[in-house]
Amino acid sequence: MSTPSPHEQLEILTAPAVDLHVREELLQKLAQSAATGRPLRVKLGLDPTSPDLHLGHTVVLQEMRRFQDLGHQGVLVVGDFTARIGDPTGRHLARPPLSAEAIAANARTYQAQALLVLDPARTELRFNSEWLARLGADGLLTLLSSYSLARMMERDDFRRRWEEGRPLSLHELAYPLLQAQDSVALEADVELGGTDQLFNLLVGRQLMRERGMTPQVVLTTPILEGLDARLVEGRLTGEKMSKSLGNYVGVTEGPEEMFGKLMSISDDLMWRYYALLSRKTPAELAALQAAVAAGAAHPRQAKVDLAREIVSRFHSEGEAAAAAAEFHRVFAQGALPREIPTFEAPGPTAPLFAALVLAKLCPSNSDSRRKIRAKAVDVDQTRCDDEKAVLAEGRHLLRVGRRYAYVIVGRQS
RNA sequence: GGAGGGGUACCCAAGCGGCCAACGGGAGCAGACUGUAAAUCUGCCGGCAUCUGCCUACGAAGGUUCGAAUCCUUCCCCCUCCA
Repeated sequence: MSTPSPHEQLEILTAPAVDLHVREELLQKLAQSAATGRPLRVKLGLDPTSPDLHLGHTVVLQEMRRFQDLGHQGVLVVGDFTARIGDPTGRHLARPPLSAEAIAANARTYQAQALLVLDPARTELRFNSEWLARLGADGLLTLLSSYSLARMMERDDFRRRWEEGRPLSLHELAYPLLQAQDSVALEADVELGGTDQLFNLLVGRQLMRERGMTPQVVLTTPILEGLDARLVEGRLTGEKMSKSLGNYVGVTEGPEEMFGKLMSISDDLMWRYYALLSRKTPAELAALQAAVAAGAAHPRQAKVDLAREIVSRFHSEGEAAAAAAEFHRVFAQGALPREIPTFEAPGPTAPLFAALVLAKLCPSNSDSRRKIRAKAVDVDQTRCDDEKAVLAEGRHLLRVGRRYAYVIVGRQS
C-alpha cells in the first residue's frame, strides 16, 4: 500500500473521537516526517501499578496503532520512577510503593497485553527511571524551576484540593514535570493519553519549548464508559471502565466471556463503543446508525457485529464466530450451554437446597431456599418451588438464572 | 495545642432503651417483559435450622439494665473550625 499523504494521515489519525491539540503542528510534523523519512516518535506513558489491561486502555493504544500503521514509532514509557509518587490524578494519596520486581513484572504483562493492539515491530519499551533516577538534586531543581506554582495550580484537581483544604504534597506537584521530563528525554514528537491526562501532557509541551525543542503534539482520547453505562435523561451516564468497578472487559478474557459481556451493554452504549473501539470509519458508522434508526438494520445485529469485531481483535475471527454462535444458541434459542459443570453429591439422596450450594449456584443454604421460594430454580428443565424437594438418585440438571450445573446423586463407593 | 461533629450491613443513609437482622435509596440476585440488552414492573437481598427457633451483626473492649445499635466508661479511627 502506498503511504498516505500528510493530509490523509491527519485525517486517519484524528477521525475517531480523538481530541487534537494544535492541528497545524501535527500536520507539519507529518509533512516533515514524510519528507525526511524519519518516523515520528509517539509516546504513551504507562502506570505500572495495575498491569491488567481492559478495553478502556485500548482506546489510546488503538490511536498509537494508527500511527504505527502509518509507519511511525511507538514508545511505551513505563513510569517505574514516577510510580513512586503515584499519579495524583484522581486524588489517590500515598500509594504503597511497588518493589522493583513487581514493577518489572507488571511492565512485562502490560507490554504483552498492549502488543495485542500495537505493532510489535514498531514499539519501543522504556522505563523512566533510566533518566529520572540519575537526575540528581541539581537536575531536579532545574526541572522545578521551569514551572511556576501558579501555573501548576491551574490543574483542576490540584486547585480543588488546595481550595478544599485537603492534603497536597510537594512531591505530587512535581509529578507533571517528571512526566514532562520523559518527553524531553525521549524527544517525543507526539504524546498520547486519556483526556484526564491533558494537563500533564501540556506541561510536556511547555518543558520541551523551554529546552529549545520542538514541542510535542498532544492527542487525547476519551475515557471509555464501563459496561454498565446507561442512557439517563438523554445522556449516557456511567463510571469509566475500571477493574475495581467490575464493569470491564479484560483483553485477556476468553472469547465467549468477552462476547457475552459486550452483548450485555445497552444500545446507547453500543454506539459509544462503536465510536471508540471499532475500526469503522465515521462515515460507515453514521450509515449504520441511520439504518438502525430507520429500522432497516436490527440493533441486535449491530451489537453482534461489534462484539465479533472486538473479540476477533484479541482472539481470532474463528473464535469470535464460535462465540457468537454459542451465544445465539444459548440465549436466542434457549438451548443449554455447551459446557455445564458437574458435581457429585454424596449419599443416595440430596436435598435440593444443598445441591444448589454444592453446585455453586447459590452461596449459602439460606440463599438457596430463598431462590427456590422465589421460583428461580429449575430441576431437569422444570420449575421447582418446593423448598423441601429432595433429589433422587441419578443425574439432575439444575438451573438458577442463566447458570446451569449437573449434580449426580447417589454414587455408591 | 484548643473547640466541635462523626464512625450502622457491599455503598450511601435513617434509627438514638424493647415492635431492629435494623426505615429508605443505590448496587446485586431472581421472576415477568424483550431483540441479547436497556427501560419498566414484581420478589429477594447475614448465617444455620427437623421453619415462626438459634447464632452472628450496628468502630473496639468493658459496664448499667429483665432487655441496648440506642445509656455510661475507656480506647481506636475519621472529619470540620480555631491556633
